[in-house]
Amino acid sequence: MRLTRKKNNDVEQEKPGRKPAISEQELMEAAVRLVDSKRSVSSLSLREIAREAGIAPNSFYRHFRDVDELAVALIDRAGRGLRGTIREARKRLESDRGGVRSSVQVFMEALDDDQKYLKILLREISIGSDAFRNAVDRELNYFEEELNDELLRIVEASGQKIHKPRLVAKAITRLVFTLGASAANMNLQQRNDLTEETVAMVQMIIIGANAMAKR
Amino acid sequence: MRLTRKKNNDVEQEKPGRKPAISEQELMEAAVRLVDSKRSVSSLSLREIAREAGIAPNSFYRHFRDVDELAVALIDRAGRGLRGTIREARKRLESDRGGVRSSVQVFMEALDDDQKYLKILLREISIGSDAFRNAVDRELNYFEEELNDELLRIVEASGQKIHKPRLVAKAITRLVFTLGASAANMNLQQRNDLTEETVAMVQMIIIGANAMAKR
DNA sequence: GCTTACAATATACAAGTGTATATACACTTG
DNA sequence: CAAGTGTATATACACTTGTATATTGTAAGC
Repeated sequence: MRLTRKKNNDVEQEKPGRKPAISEQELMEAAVRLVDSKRSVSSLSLREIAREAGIAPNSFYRHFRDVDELAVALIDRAGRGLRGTIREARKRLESDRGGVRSSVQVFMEALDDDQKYLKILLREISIGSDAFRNAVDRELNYFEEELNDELLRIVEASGQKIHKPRLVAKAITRLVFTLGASAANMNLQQRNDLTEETVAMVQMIIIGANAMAKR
Repeated sequence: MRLTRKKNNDVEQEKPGRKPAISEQELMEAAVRLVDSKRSVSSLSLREIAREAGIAPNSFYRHFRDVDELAVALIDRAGRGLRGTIREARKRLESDRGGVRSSVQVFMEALDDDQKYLKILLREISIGSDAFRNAVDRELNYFEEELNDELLRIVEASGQKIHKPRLVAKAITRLVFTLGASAANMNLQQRNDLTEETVAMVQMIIIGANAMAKR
């Protein structure tokens, strides 16, 4: 493959040959335009993207080897935007009171950013049809409810207190499922490590909720 | 559409017509066989599944309207298995010492279950090409590191302590991204609610990590 | 045993896909 | 200006896809 990615040196070597009619940037933007709530980047076809960008299908190859490579470039791009978001969130964290809240807000607001790269990055995490997503959600909720019941039971039995058990259940559920998803392709050693990490995280949440109840 | 889903009444009405050569069960199993680390259920084509199951493409319609409907059925099926897992995890949770650990273990071990439905459910949460997943992972790690630095800075400045800051950063990162992903399609009100929830969860983790450091 | 009802198949089609090949174009360099 | 070079396009091919239509096969009911 021969990517002709733009380097950031101002001195541009003048080369023979026709000037590119389109940049990688523009191709990526064309792809972004095609991504909506139903479609993921990786479900786009090379031809679709070329059509949207107004170039011939084969011209696509001048810029990316295939759609996956474009998708990766999109994520990199999203990352660049994300870094700005992080910087802002860090600033907010310093100003201590309500730091967490306004940091989280920065993140959520970034979803509406003009160039919706972050939104795309996140969408790739949970795609599929509506019906499909709903089915998954249903299972998560079921898990959450069970966990909530159990937390209440334990708390009552032990005479302890717990802050917002519903939220505790939700946090643990999301965490366990996300980490579980990444465990799917791991070997035994890695998975054991991850299990230990998960356990520690869950304990943090529970102990935290406990501490908050005592205030 | 006319699904002929099996109902669980033992009295089966004898009907005229040829006996089904294949069940929904078998079709689902064929789909499962085709799902590997690279492919998601919803990326399978109707013809592929029919081929794998050894039936004519059109026969697929006798069982499901389309691939998405089969995918949903798969998730439902995964949910049934998951309930068994939850029941087991709840039992472990009761036996107090090490309850969290062995509950999490139950969950992780369910990934290797013979019928790998849970694995499929989780895989749908994070699909895409290898390169793509790596790109997303890179961004998550970057976020995590930044957060870690910030935590250390704050802790040092305030003279407090914190338990396993690295893990705290990881937990918060995964949580914020997962919840952020689900925020992508929400209206303002819903998103504000979610933001509040996220803030509370993050605080639980931080306070928990703080409490654990004081022991 | 004939009709009826349903399941499964075969054939076919239009639409879309990725990409190989060949050719036209625009630009620099000698 | 001619040669050379990188870019873009047009055409074409083999393939896959979802599904419409028509046909065949099989079991039950009268």
